[in-house]
Amino acid sequence: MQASGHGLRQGHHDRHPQGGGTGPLHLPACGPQGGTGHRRVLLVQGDRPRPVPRHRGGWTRQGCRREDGRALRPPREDPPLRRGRAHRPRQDGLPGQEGPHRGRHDLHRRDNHSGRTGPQGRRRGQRVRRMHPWRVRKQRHREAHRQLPGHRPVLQHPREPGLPHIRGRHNRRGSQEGMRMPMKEDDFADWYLDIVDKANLCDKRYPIKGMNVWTPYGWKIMRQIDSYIREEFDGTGHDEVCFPLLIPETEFAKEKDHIKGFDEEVYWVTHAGLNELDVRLVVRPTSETAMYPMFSLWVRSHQDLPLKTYQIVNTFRYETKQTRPFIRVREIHFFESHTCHVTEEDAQCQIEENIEILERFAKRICLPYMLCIRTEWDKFPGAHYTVGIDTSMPNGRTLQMGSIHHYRTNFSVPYNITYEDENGEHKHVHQTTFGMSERLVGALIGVHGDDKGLVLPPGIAPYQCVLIPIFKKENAAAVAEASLAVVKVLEAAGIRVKLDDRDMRPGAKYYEWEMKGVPLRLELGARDIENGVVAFARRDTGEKGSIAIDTLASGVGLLLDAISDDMLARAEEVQRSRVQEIDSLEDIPQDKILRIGWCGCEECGHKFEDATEFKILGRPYHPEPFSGKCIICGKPVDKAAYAAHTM
RNA sequence: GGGCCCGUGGGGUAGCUUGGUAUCCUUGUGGCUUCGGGAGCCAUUGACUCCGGUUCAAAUCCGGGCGGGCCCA
Repeated sequence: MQASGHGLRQGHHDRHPQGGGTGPLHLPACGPQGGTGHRRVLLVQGDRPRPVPRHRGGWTRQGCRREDGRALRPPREDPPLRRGRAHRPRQDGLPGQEGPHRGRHDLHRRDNHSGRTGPQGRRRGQRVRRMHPWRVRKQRHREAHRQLPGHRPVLQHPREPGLPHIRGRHNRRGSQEGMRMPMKEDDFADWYLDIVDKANLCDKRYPIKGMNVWTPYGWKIMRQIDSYIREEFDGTGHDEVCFPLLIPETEFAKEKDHIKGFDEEVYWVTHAGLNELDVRLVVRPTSETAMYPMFSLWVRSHQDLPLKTYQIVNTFRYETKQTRPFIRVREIHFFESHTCHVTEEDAQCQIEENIEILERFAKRICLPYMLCIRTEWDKFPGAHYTVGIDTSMPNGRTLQMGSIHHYRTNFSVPYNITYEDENGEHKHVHQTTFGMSERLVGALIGVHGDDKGLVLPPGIAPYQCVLIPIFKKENAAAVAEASLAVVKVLEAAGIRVKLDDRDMRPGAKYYEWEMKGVPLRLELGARDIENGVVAFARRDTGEKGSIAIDTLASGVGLLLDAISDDMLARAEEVQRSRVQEIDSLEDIPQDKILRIGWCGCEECGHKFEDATEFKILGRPYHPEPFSGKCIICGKPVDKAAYAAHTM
C-alpha cells in the first residue's frame, strides 16, 4: 500500500461502523475494528480529521427501495450462494435464522487484539487528511442512498448465525482450523472428499476434471493392491503384457455392441503434429479392441490355449457426470485379464478361477463384496454375460469395484481369433475378462474409514505401524537410540514401519497418522524403556496396551493379523446388515440393498427400476434359496435378485 | 438441447448490492520454546480465472472466452 496520486488512502484502522460521513469526526484511538495487521497501516499526514466512511465488511446486504417501493435492485432474500457451506441458508427451520451474528464478526474483533498487532501498531491512524473530491461525492452519494425510504442498515452479519461451524472456520481457537471433518454417516460425499484431501491420497488440483495426481501415499496403496494382483495372476498361470494406449478406429469399430457402448465416452486422437490423421485413434477405454487383433495372430493351434494374459495400465473414459477421486475418474488405473479357451466350458472354468482369485484377494485387502450376474441391459457391451463385483458404501449406495465377463465367441468372431483343433478344424476361441480398478481404493476409504479419518487394512497400508518416540529434553538421545533399535527389529521381521521423529508434539502426530489410517501406532518413551515395553494403540478399535520388547516382532505381527481379521469381519457384518428383503413397492428403505423377487423379464425389470429409481444389480452368482413372487407381475419365482442405488 | 449459479494466496473464505482500502482462519518458511492426545510466542512468503468495455479509478458494473457446479429434457 502506498500513498497514491490522490493524496491519501485509508487504512482499516480508520473505519467505524457508526460512521455517518456528514462531518468531521474524531477517530477512536484504536477501535475494536482497528489495527488489523499493522503491516497494512498507512500513516497519512494532515491537519483535519476526515469523515469516517461506513464500515462495510460484515454488514447485511439489504435491498434498497425507491419512493415508489420498487427495488433499485432486487433485494437478496437469501445470502448469495458462494463458496463454502457457511453461506448456505438453513433449510431445517431450526433456530438460528435470526438474531445477532455471534460468530465471525466478533471473533475478528477478538483476533484483532490477539497480539498480532505489535505495541507500536496500536495507536495509528490518528492523523488524517482532507478528503479527495471524488471521495466527498461518493460519501454524499452513500449518505443519500442510506436515507432512501426502505433502507434498513442491519447491524447483523449476513451469514446465518445458527449454522454449524464447518472445518473450524469460526472457531475461537485457530489451531482447530482444518482439523474437524464432516461425519461419515451424516454426509458421506463431503466426508469422502475430506479424507482424500487430508490423508493426501491424491491431489485433485490437476487442471483436468477427473484426472488426479497420485501422491506418494496414495500411490503406495495402489501399488500394494497391484502387487497382490500380480501375485495372484502370476500364480495362476497368467502372463503380464502391456499393450499400446492407442487403438485404430478400424479395429475399435469391429464389434458393434462394443463400440456402441463406448462411443459417447472415448477420447479421440485426430491429429499428429499439424496433420489430420487418415485413421483416427481411440484412446483405450478398455483393451479388448487393442488386444484381440494381436490375439488372432498369437493363437493358431489348440496347443496355444488357454492363453491367459493380464495387464495393469491406465484407461480413459470421458465421464460427463460429476467426477470423484478414485470412484469416478476419466483416467483410470486399471487391471484387466484377458483369456482365450477352446470351449465355452473351459472359459466357464476360467470364470470360476477368477472368482477364487477374487476371494483370496478381497480377504487380503479386507473388502466384502457381492457377486451378481448383471441384467441383459446392463452387461458389458459385447459380453455374453457379466458378473458385477459390488460393495456397499456408508451412504447405502453400492460401488462396483470390478467385473468378470464371459464373452463366448462374441469378440473372437469379428476379430477372427481361431485355433486349429486336433482334427484340423478351425474354431473360434471362447474368451473371458476380469477387470478391477482404482475404485478399490475408493471402496477401502468408504468401507473402513471413520470419523477420525482413513483406516487401512494392514495388508495394504504403506506403513503397517508408526513408531512415535516421546522425547524429553534430558533423554532425547536415549529415546532416539531405542527407537532406531525397535525399527530395526520390526523391519527385520518384514513389517513396514515408519519412525516419526519430527519435531512436533506427540498428540499432533497421533492425529495425523490416524487420519492417514496407519493400522497400529507404537509409542516409546522413558516410561516404556524403563519397563521394557513398547506401548501400542490400534487404529481400528482404539484399543491400547503394551508389548514386551523381547517379543516385539511376533507381538506386532499377531496384532496386525488380528486387526486384519477384525476389520474384514466387521465390514462383512455391516454389508450383511445393509441388505433388506422386500416384497412390495411400498415403503422401500432408501439406504439399503434390496433383495427382491423378480421374474427375470426385461419389462418387469425396467418397470421396477423406473418406479423405484433403484438399479437391479442382478441375480446372485452363487444361487441362493428363495421363494416368493415377482415384485412387479406377481409370478412365483424361486430366484432372488438384488437392487440398489449405485454410486 | 434448455435454464440457473459460481471463479479471490497451497486449502477454506470475507469483501461485490452502493466501484477507490484486498479480510480472517489454516497451511508454508525462519527462529525461540515445548514434547505420554491437535502447545505457545516472534518474524515472514503467498491471491482477485482470462480478454475486452464503461470510468479519473474495476475483485466489484457490462459483454465475451475459459473453467467449475446445479436443475430440467
